[in-house]
Amino acid sequence: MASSEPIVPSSRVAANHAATRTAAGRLRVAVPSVADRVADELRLQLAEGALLPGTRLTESTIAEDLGVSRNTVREAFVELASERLVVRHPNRGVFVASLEAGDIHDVYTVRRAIEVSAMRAGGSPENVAAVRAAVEEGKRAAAAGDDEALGTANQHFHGAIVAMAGSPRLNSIMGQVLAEMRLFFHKATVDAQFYHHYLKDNETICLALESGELDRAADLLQAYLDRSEDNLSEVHGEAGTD
Amino acid sequence: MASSEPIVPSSRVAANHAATRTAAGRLRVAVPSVADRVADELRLQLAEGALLPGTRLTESTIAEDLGVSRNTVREAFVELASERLVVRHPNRGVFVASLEAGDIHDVYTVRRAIEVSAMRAGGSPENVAAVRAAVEEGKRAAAAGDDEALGTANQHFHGAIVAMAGSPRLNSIMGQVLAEMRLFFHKATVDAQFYHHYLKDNETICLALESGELDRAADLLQAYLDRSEDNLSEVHGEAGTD
DNA sequence: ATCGAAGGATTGTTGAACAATCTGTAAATT
DNA sequence: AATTTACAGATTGTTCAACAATCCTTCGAT
Repeated sequence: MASSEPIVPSSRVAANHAATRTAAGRLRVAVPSVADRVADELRLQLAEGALLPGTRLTESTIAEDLGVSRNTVREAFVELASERLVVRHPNRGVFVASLEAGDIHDVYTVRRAIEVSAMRAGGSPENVAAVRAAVEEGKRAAAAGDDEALGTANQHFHGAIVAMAGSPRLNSIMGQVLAEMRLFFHKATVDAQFYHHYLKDNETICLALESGELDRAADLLQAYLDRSEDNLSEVHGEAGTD
Repeated sequence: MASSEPIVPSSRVAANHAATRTAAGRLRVAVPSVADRVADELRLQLAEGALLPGTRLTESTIAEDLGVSRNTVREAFVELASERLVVRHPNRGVFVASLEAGDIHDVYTVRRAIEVSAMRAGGSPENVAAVRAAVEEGKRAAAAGDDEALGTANQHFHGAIVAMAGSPRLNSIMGQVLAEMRLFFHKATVDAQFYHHYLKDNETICLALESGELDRAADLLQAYLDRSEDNLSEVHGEAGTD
């Protein structure tokens, strides 16, 4: 189930390469710890759908698979739990998180707050260009019939919107929220129609943004998110087979 | 510096008493793990100002002080780092986080997004009553000349605003942000005037909320946060003695 | 069928060990 | 004198092994 490589590579996922500054002022690139690489590897497998919601993650198994100690796996679990990607049940183990109906609403509440706020504040020309780029990326993916890429492009679109605020904390929150949603998509196997439906909306919102009509763009975005939540809630009703 | 009690009590801070459900459906109250209690204890000391920003937290020292093993302290550190209350410098140690000028702006960006959004959506009568209660709590504290309580009341006020959204995730984000700000206040020793100045604003905002003028209340809140950020940035300029 | 008592498995936590890395100091060099 | 180098001490990063506590399952008794 997990990779059989003895040691986890350190560059597959965009890691938090925190650059520190030593006492003398020399710049020092922080090498990711083993625990971080384990967390990265698990995050990757979660994003790819290799580990589906509800799956149990046994410490010893993962430790062996990745060739690290149990304690190290444990540290990674604490981190992933704080990102809500896994849930820790005391004395029972950790499980891949699974979004319930209430969670979907909650996630969208966060997205509405963050995305709409970022949109209302607008961003630099470069930021706006990044939003446009994500829209075009989506069009290309749709033309090529690549549904996987279409979903990715959509996430880029919303990520670019939040990035306009230029806030590391908002970016990180948004990243976590999108990671949570990815988890859900793999469980529910949302069909491609889901994304195609929103291609035009993205274009419209982007146009409003580019013409400086921030309030209108924000309202459109809000409506978009409301509709998106409704759609996903329906999907959830069908998917909840447990 | 740290408590000399051999074991950390488990009830001093509002812990995440995650209630699990066993296979048979029986409800099970999760007893906080030692690592969680260590994290709670450190959170408490950080909130109380017993550990000032920049302070180094040595693993072995804390392990001895609290009578737990280094590995357990380590787990607590991972958690606190994910909340940005401490910063981990690889191979150098963990330090109590310290808000720089950019961080203050960033924190307020998050607050604007979350609080204003919650205010625009409004809340149930109970939620509004909680906001009112926080306002009155602040008045009482001011009348009693208790500056500490005044600051707490102010945080309750903003916490209650976010709570209107009824979103666990937003509440948790807001909790973290407020914890970060508490850290800053202890370093900068903001004077009492800072809070007194905002007593009237809280009242005004609360009135607008109670009369159902959500958009106006949201605008007032936004202006409030802008001003608050400016004030704090000034304070930061004076406080940054390093 | 319900209940309770083993048994096995997994987690929670500890303690010790060791390599890697950092910090500060003292010696050596220019 | 200033800079570099070398070294020793301390702390972190990680592993390993052990054991108690807890959970889940199975088996047996009622």
